[in-house]
Amino acid sequence: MRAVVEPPQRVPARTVLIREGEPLNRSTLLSEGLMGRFKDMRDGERQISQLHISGDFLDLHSFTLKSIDHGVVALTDCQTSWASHAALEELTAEHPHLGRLLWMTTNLDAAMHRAWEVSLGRRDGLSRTAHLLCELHVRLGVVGMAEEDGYPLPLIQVDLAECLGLTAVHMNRVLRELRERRLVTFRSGRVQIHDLAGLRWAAEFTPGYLFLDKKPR
Amino acid sequence: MRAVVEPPQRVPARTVLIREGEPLNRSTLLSEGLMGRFKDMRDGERQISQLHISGDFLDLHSFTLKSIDHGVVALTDCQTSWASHAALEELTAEHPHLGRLLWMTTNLDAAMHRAWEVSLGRRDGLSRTAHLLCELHVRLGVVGMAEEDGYPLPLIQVDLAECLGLTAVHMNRVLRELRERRLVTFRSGRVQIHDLAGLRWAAEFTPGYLFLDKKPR
DNA sequence: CGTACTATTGAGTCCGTTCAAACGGGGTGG
DNA sequence: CCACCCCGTTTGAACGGACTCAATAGTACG
Repeated sequence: MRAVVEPPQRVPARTVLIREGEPLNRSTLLSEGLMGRFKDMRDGERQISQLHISGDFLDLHSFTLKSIDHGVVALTDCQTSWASHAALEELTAEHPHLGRLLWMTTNLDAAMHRAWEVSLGRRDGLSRTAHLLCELHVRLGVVGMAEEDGYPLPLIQVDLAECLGLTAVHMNRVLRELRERRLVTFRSGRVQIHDLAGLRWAAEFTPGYLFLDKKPR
Repeated sequence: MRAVVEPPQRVPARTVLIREGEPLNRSTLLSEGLMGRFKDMRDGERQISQLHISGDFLDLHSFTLKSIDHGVVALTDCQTSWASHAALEELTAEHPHLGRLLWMTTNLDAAMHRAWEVSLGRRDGLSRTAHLLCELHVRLGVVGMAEEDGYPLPLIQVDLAECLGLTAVHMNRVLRELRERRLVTFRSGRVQIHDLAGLRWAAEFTPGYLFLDKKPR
């Protein structure tokens, strides 16, 4: 893999890295920071459909689709490297197993999308927020960026609201309730988990959809 | 492809074909009927995260993930055939281009998931319903199962509600309003489009995410 | 020390839910 | 052939979660 990846580049927070509809002949690997895939609505509202953390391929699906149906924005200062589709094509031709591994990571993306759909469709604000915080706890844990009782999360409440299909105002009230119920506190860029079992119960969270046993690390 | 696919089988309506967590060593192709991927909640509510139509691979992602994080249910009488993962592995090894094509179809699934997330997160019931009906219009059109002004859709209102994160009661009211606004009528298993442009406007629908120019048909 | 975000809180409104009941059509058994 | 029943649809009324609008605190930074 290393052979096909170009040197890393810095991306300042709040930069839109990729715009909707843009044709792409390369895929980008996120090595540091948080990014989000989003779509903006007519009325100015934004829905983030996925959060990416260190180690994620941002737009590997463009390897087969050659363009992208949504924007990608850096939510914090980030570091990225890219690999051209041509290089990936060579690489996967030579190492079919690696190709399936990359394919798998895009399938993991889809699994997370499905979990978010369930949240957005059937959970209320509290449970939905709890679910996202549980997911990030596990995902960041896999890459050594979370402890048992919490993790850094340098986002603002608006970012979370845009992930969760809520308004910023309501996001604030939900976070207050999670705090008051002594489940979890999100404050100054950190998630502090008070009661992991309780949080997971409230979220109806089961990590099966993250396929942890198969995560290539 | 034909060489690796086993003979078709009938699946009666309302059968759960695959249960959550089930290990899989084969993938299923849907040749007739409508199926849905779903997750059931503690309280008995169900969220359908994707609808599948004729020609879709139901669980191609299990080729790389080897199990499945959600159930699959037949919403109508269906016909399916399956291909073992071993056979697919051989096939894609021999024809790398075909492998990328299959990879692409899973990426299309993810793109549809993202579009649904946007709907569930940021559109109200009316617009969300309109969006689903637009999506199906296009997708069924690609396989020759829709006309300009409508298409058969043998679902009940509860099914739509489960796709859209609504209750059956509210689904009914939304459908009434779509009818009264002379946008679209869903009745006795058929979607009749009165005003396609108006419907798409209400849904804020753009078919870009379906990558029609790349659809392998 | 101002300026611009970000977070927080209150009051009123609305979309969607819950609970409940009635309606309609198609199948089935007497 | 009709009575009945089941399933799906439709409608009403009351409730509640989330939104809108608006104002006030913090907080970071130049």
